[in-house]
Amino acid sequence: MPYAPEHKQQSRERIVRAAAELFSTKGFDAVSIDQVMEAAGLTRGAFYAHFRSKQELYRESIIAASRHSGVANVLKNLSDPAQTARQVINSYLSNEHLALQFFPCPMAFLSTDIANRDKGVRDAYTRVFHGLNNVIEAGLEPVEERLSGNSQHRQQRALAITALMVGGMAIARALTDEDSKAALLTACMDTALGLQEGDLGSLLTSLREEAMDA
Amino acid sequence: MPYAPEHKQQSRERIVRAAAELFSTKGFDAVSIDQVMEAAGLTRGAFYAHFRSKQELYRESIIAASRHSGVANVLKNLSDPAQTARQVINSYLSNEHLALQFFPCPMAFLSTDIANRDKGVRDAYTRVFHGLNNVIEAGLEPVEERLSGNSQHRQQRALAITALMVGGMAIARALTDEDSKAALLTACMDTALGLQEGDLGSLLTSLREEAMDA
DNA sequence: GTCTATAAGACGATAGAC
DNA sequence: GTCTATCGTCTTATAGAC
Repeated sequence: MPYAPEHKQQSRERIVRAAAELFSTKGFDAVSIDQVMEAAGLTRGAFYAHFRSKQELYRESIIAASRHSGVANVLKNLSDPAQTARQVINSYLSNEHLALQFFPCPMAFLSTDIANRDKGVRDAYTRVFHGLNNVIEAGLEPVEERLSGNSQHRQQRALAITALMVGGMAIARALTDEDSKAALLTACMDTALGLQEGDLGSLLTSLREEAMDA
Repeated sequence: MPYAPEHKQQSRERIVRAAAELFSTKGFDAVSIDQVMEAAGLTRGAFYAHFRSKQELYRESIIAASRHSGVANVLKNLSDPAQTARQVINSYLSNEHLALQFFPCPMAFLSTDIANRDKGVRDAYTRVFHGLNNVIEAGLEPVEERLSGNSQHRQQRALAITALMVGGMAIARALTDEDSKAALLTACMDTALGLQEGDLGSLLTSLREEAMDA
């Protein structure tokens, strides 16, 4: 028996890691099994001892990419939820993330790539989405209960922030105009941080009414 | 001379229209030249009498798709800029757009598909982006000059709204959970409309200060 | 200008040696 | 478990008839 029992799993992990890196930046179609296996230090033939199809690998890669991403790294440095959310927003919409060659967030880099694939792939994407959104929702600053503190508003704020992060980064990556990229990322970051702090439409309306009463 | 002089251009327009429709929903790689030409009522061989490459067609298709999209239709019904912007936000983040088989907005449906392509394609995408963003910016409700009326804030509001629309729709299309899709679209719509009305973080802060002074 | 035919290559997946 | 070799298919792009 020339192979140690854990050898196969090590190979598998190298394949998934290489795939996560390649798929995250290039997308599904632009990466061949050849390229993945070469990056993992193996040859094409060995692929099918680990996965039944390319899509099966893609599915696992999306989860793996999210675990290797900058968001995951922020979570490792334990701090209070609000501080964590601010850090996630800041690093997500940064120029560093925009230029990232290794393990950018698959949410922003693959969103439209996923829409037309099989349910397994889209389920994986959905899981990553909820993971990111939960971090944001847990880190919302509380606002005065009487104004907007109900849970529906919290959910809405979190979803809007997540969409701002993913949308801002996804668009910025496609633009050719450097000034527009920078302005877009800044605008999304400021707005997302404002929502995290609790600057809501309803809050504003309430304050307006207060001001008018006064 | 068996072909009328405008015959070639008519064929070309049919090709671009078919390509815009197919590319918008399926992306670049999933659509072959065969499919485009068949949809245009021609055969593969004729393609190269009109375009030098598939990417050249893609470039034109992005522009064409934006002209055929729902946003373009809203603009045709002339109304005041603010009302137009509200209509664009509402229809963009609707379930109808999510399910659209014909001419959805390429901004949301192709964003990650474009990031790794040649400059010509990305330039076309950048143009469409500015087109959409300009409609939003022109339709921002004015807010009191002393609070937040400077042009930088207007620009930021518009960019955030555009990112919310594109990001919300791009993510929603990839999700498998119907409830999450609906909640996401609603949250993005409400937040985008709030920004359009002028609910800004700085506005809030200013009002807070006013309230404290009073 | 459009057609059919085909070149030239890449890809996903399988078979069989070691 | 991993290798080399190969099958079958699909693709972009070109050549030449009409």
